[in-house]
Amino acid sequence: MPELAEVAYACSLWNRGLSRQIKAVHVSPTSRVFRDEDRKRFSAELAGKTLMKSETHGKQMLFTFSGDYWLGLHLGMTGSLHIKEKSHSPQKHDALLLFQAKQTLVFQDPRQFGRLRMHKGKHPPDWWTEQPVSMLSPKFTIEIVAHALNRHTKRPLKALLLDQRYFPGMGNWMADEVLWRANLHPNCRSAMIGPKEQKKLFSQILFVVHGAMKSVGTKGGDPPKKWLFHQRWKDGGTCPKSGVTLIREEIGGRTSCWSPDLQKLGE
DNA sequence: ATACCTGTTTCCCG
DNA sequence: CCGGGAAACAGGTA
Repeated sequence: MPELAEVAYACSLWNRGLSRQIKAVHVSPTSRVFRDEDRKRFSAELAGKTLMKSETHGKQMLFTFSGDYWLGLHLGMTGSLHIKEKSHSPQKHDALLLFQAKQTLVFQDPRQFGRLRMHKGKHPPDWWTEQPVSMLSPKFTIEIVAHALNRHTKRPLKALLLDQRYFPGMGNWMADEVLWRANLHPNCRSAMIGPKEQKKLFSQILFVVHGAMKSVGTKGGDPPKKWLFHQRWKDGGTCPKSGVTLIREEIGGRTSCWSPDLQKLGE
């Protein structure tokens, strides 16, 4: 269930393994999550190291190990992290198992859209340090939103919000939640947006991102009750504000959900 | 059996 | 070279 806040929560699940040594490593011989990496590196280089630190940036995770080793992890669509007993035996979709003295850190991913990377060096890898400004950072300003809008005037807002170069960590449900709160139609183009809507879009991004972190990000589970989140998956879901039946349709390549009376497409 | 899916990458088009 | 959109990736679930 991987968007910004869910990724943060998933990452924290491995924190029980912090300051503990990796006794042994199991690597799936077939899972696609290793992509172009040499999967032998993961077992050869992580065995014997200690997990020192975990952090997230958008949907990306970085785990720091002793000896200047770094593990990058992306959950893709169906990836998840778990803690299992120390004698956990590899299951069908287990991509990476890190065995510790008292427990096993598990990364599983049935659809294998996730991704693992290894890095060795004194400093974090480029693919980590060169990420766009986090939406949780004070440096994430309305100028970033304005820049994205100005640069992609013909893209539906929904597709733009999902662009990780500007909004790292934004996923399908968060984008719908933001647009619903900003009263903007997902198929609206940025060319049609004035400064007032821009401001609204920016402030609702902050609201949703921080609200999601406070709920989902720290406790897991679902966002607050009145959020669109709880209505957007089912046919016949209703708008939490107005009560009308929500519309679901593919926009920007993804199923989108919006309230037809609150989010109008201006002519 | 069919359709659908909280994501990214690649390919193709204008 | 670009911006934008569709397809591909793969398997579980309803």
